[in-house]
Amino acid sequence: MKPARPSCVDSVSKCDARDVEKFESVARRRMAANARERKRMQGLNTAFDQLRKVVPQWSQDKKLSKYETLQMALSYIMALNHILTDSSRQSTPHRQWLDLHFDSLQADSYPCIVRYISPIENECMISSYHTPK
DNA sequence: TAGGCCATCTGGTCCT
DNA sequence: AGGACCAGATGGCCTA
Repeated sequence: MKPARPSCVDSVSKCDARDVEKFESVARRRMAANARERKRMQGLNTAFDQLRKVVPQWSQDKKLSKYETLQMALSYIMALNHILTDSSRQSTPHRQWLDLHFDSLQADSYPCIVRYISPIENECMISSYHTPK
């Protein structure tokens, strides 16, 4: 919605210079606000893109929606937390295995998180994630 | 064509 | 007064 034009603008003779000035000021501020909002949303989208890079993807060719990205991030954080919590209680060989592989826990190296939880358990945690509506 | 997702505009509210 | 943030409205694009 554009700022309301003062009625006088269309009839030049009656137009008060202050009205025009005010109208132009409002229009300028609205445009500036729009530009700021675009920039803010672009920043938000950049943050979403960065987040997409560090959470597991369903597939390489289709990117997660914003909602899916947040859901995946939540699940992923909980899964990592589970790994850390569990590893502190695991037997020494498992802990050593985790320590050895922990550096591998980078964004592009886990199509399935659970592979790093245990090479013995073959179930994929991702499959138990909530499917977004 | 309907539904999902997204970008953009806009007005309201809060804060500095 | 002006900026940041938010939510609602709207229209475009894409896919099943």
